[in-house]
Amino acid sequence: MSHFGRTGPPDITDTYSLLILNITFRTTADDLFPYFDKYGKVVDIFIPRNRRTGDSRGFAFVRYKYADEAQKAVDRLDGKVVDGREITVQFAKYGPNAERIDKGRISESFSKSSYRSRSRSPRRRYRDDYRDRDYKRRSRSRSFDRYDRDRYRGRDRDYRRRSRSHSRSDSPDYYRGRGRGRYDDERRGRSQSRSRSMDSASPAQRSPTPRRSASPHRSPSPRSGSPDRHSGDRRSPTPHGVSPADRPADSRSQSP
DNA sequence: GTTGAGCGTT
Repeated sequence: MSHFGRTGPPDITDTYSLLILNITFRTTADDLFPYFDKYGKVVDIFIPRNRRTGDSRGFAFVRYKYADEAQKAVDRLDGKVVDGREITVQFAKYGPNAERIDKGRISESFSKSSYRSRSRSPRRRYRDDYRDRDYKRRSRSRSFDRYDRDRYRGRDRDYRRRSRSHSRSDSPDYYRGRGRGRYDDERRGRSQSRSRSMDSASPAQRSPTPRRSASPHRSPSPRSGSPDRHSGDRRSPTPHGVSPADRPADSRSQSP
């Protein structure tokens, strides 16, 4: 059974869900199966992962058919070292639909009747949130920090370069309005007012006002040394290119 | 290649 959770929720009726925390990011359902299967009838194992990257989020759900077996698994596997990490096994407090469940027991009654029992507790679902609290207290500039290391992490520098040569298809704006699921909904909702100021400031720095300078901080200045010579020769960095003709974009205001 | 509080998909 290697397709746990891939075919969707099988039969969640009268099953007992266990929440497995602290598992490694590479632990799969197959890895957990032998551990939990030893203590009872495992109906299904599901490991939520990031839809964009497909990475494990660090926890899993194991559904047992009987409560006593689930309880035993909690007692026996809680604190067990799996894949080199101590896992935490406990009964799930919420159901697949985020409804509150009792002792990890899932039944149709709970899925329909007690559904509205919750929705009052906006729990966090993403690591962005837990990190957010850390970055929140130190500075409010986390608005962009979060994007840098959470959404793009180290790849942001890539999309920046590529977006120039390729097209807007690689720009973050494209993703935000295209292939974004409900995950980004919540984060986008609260940054709505803030994102506006960011959107108008970010592109304003790179696109308009090109007359400022080509690269003020880079300043090739090849005269000091001669590292660019071999590459500069073929590029013919002749000063004649500095003429106004080089900047047609300045036609709107080249001499204020 | 990294990370580490928490509650889930066809």
